Formats: sequence, structure tokens, C-alpha cells
Amino acid sequence: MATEMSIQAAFQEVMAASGEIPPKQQQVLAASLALFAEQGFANTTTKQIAARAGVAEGTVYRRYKTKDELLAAVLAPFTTEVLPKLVKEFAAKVVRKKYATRHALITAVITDRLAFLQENGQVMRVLFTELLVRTDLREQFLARAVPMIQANLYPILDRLKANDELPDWPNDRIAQFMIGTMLSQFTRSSLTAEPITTVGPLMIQFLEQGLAPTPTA
Amino acid sequence: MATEMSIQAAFQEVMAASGEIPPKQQQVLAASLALFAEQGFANTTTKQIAARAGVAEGTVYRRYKTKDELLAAVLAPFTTEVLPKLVKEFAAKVVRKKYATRHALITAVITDRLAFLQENGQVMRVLFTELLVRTDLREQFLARAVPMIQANLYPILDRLKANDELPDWPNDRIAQFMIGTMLSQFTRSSLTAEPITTVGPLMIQFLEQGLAPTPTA
DNA sequence: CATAAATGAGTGAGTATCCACTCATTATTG
DNA sequence: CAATAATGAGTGGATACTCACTCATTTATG
Repeated sequence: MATEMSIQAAFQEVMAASGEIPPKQQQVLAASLALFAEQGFANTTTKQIAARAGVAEGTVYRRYKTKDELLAAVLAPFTTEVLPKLVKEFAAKVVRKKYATRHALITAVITDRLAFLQENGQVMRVLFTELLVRTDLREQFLARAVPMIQANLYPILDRLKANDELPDWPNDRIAQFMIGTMLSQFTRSSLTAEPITTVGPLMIQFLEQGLAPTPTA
Repeated sequence: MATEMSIQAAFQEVMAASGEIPPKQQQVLAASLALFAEQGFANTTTKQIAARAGVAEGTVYRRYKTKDELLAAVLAPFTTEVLPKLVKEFAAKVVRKKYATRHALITAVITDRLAFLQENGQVMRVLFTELLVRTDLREQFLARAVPMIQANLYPILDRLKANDELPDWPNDRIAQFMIGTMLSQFTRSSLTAEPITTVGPLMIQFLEQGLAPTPTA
């Protein structure tokens, strides 16, 4: 399952970091993630989690004392491990290859990040849904994600602007257009279960044109 | 409150349609909508609804026999009354004014629909959140919304394509880019509580460029 | 090496709480 | 006074969470 790859990896890291996590606890985490993604957090019972994990209900509470802690445990590796790593890897790659053109940047962003979205579809969905409803989680997430994007993406945008490869719009708007376009496609794909890859080329073209610098420079 | 205008209007229609709805029932509907938007459906209790509506808990169940019916009652007018009317009004306006250019169309869409999104922010949010989690609701909604868009927006797109004002992309992709761009801005605005109007001009420019026809025609 | 002690993951029946929903009773309206 | 609306205490079922106990594995001891 390509779907679980990245998160599996994240769980591995957490395991390695904080000693051993026994296999049943991993099953609990995996079952929680799957059920939260399918039904939403609030509609999932600890009984269901135990059943899908093939575990007694008490086991669910062994390591994580509340259902909310379970949600945090499922989401945390994503924001603290996966997301930073992938943003930085991406930035490093872009910088290394010295993408000079808008086309190169956007192509890289789209292909790379679409794959990322698809691989982490489950967590993305849980995160997204809960962010809409939980004020605290939202603030916490934004406090992490926004600076990360500012530090890694904005310099690249500035460079391209200087080279007249991007219009002189605020960085957050440019980022918004890029991220928004991708997320809207991701949402649609994940709801209709259609493969997201087919949309790639058109998105690239759309973004490339949309983010063309205005001649009034 | 500009926020409640359109929905208030929709509730009015439903009232007129199916006899009288006593004022306390309207308070119940309004309270439900507000709480669902703030906390999500699953995290809202009927006790909370009664409290906010200034009503006894039994009153909540007077007209709507289950909590799910209450959700349906809050959402239904949106999809069956507000949305169709606004789509058709929009299409009629566009056709009447005979927008020949991409710029005119997009400007009209953005200004019009952004105002619409903002006015119906609460319902939009509830609908959006629940669509992510409830399969049945999703199918039901798509079965209504998709044909509506196809019938009203696609012909306009086709005409513009014929006039070389739009690229020869599938209509659903073009619609996706437009709707996605707006929704992403709406989501951001509604989460950060920043006014959405400030983004309008940039969105228009971005979409206009992004949807420019490719010279390879 | 054999035995005892300690550890801690796992269990599942049990509990306190919460919540959607009911209904007998009371207030309101025409 | 009839009919409808509103009330709020009450109910059953579900759900998050607990706890006394088991048992396999690891560690200490003579």
C-alpha cells in the first residue's frame, strides 16, 4: 500500500526516538488513523479502534490516556517529522537544481507535492477535517507550518520575482494560489477516488500561466 | 448581520412553502446552524442547541424528530433553494450581459460568488465539513450540484472557448480551477477571520492569466 | 545454573457520564 | 374550550475511561 508508506516511516521514527513501541500499539495507531480518516474523529469509538486493531479496549488506553491523545499521536509525527522533512527536502532540491524558471519550479512543486499528498492521503484528510473544527489544533498547526513555508518557499519566490519569473504579488498570495490549486485537486480526487496524477499537466499549465509576471513591470 | 441574510431568506421561503414555522423553531434552526458551524455537527449537543435558542430541549424535537433531521433542515434549503437560485441568477446575468471576454466572466464570477460565499459562510462551513465525512450526504449533494453547474456554467464556457477566450480544456477542469481558487481563499479567510474582499483583485488576475487560451490553437 | 522477584504489556468486565430522544404536564393561542 | 406549542425531568443506550488481574519476559539472587 503506497498510502501508508510515509506515515509508516514516521511511526518508525517515533518508535526509534522514544524507545520501543510494541506492535499492538502500532496496530492501535494504524487502526485509529484509518478509522479517523474514514469516519472522522468524533464518529469513531474506541471500541471500533480496538476491534480493527485486534486488541482489547484496555490496550487502546495503555499508552495514550485519552482519545484526544490518540488523535495527537496520529497527527504529531506528520507535522513534526514528515512535513518539515519534505518541505526542506523539496527546498534543498529546488536550490540544488537552481530552478531559474517558473515552469521548472511549478513542475517540481506539482509532481513532488502531489505524490506527497497522495501518499499521505489518510493523515491529510484527518488533519484537514479536524483543523476546520478544532481551534487549538489549528493554531498549533499554523504556528508550525507557516514559518516553515516562509523560511523555505519565500526565498525561492523572491529570487524568481527578481528574475521576472513571477509577478510582484505578496508571497503569501502566491503560495496560496499554488497550495490552494493543489489542495482543491487533492480534495476532489480523494472524494471521488479518481487518481490525482491525471490532472498534473493541466495544473502545471494553469499555474504557470496564472503566475506569469504582469508586463506592467 | 450580513452573515445570516441569505440563509434567513432561505428559511423564509421554506416557511412560506410548508406553512407556518413558529418563531421558536426558527431560533432552533439558527442556533443549530451557528453551533454546527462553530463546533461541527458531531460535537454539538441538543442541550447546547436548546440553550442557545433559549428554548427547552423538548422543543428542539417538536418539528425535527432526530438530530440528523435538524442537520438536513439546516442544509437542505441551501442546496435546494439558495444554490440553484444563485447559480441560475448568475447564469442569467452573465447571459443577459453577454460577457464575451474571459475577464468579464471571471470578474463577475469572483465578485458575485465571493460575496455569496461570505454571506453564507456558516452553512458553507457546515456543508463542507460534513461532506468530508458523510458519504451519503456527499453523493446526494453532488447529484444535485454537478448537473446544475453543468447546465448553467458549461454552455458559457463553451461559448468562450469558441471565441478563443478560454483554452480547450475539459469544462470540469476549468470549473475546478475557478471553484478551487475561490474555495481555498474562502477557507483561509474563514479560518483566519480576515476579510475575503481584499483578495478579490489578485484572484481575478490570477485566474484570468491561468485560464488564458494557449497560443497552440 | 536454577529459582525467585520484578516488570509491564495486555485484558475485559465494570463504571460514571453523557447524550439523543420521550412524554406527561403546563402554557398559549384563536 | 379546543388545539397546538412548549416544557423539562426522565430514560435507555452508548461511550470514554478504569482497574484488578494475567502472564510472558527480563532481571536479580544464592
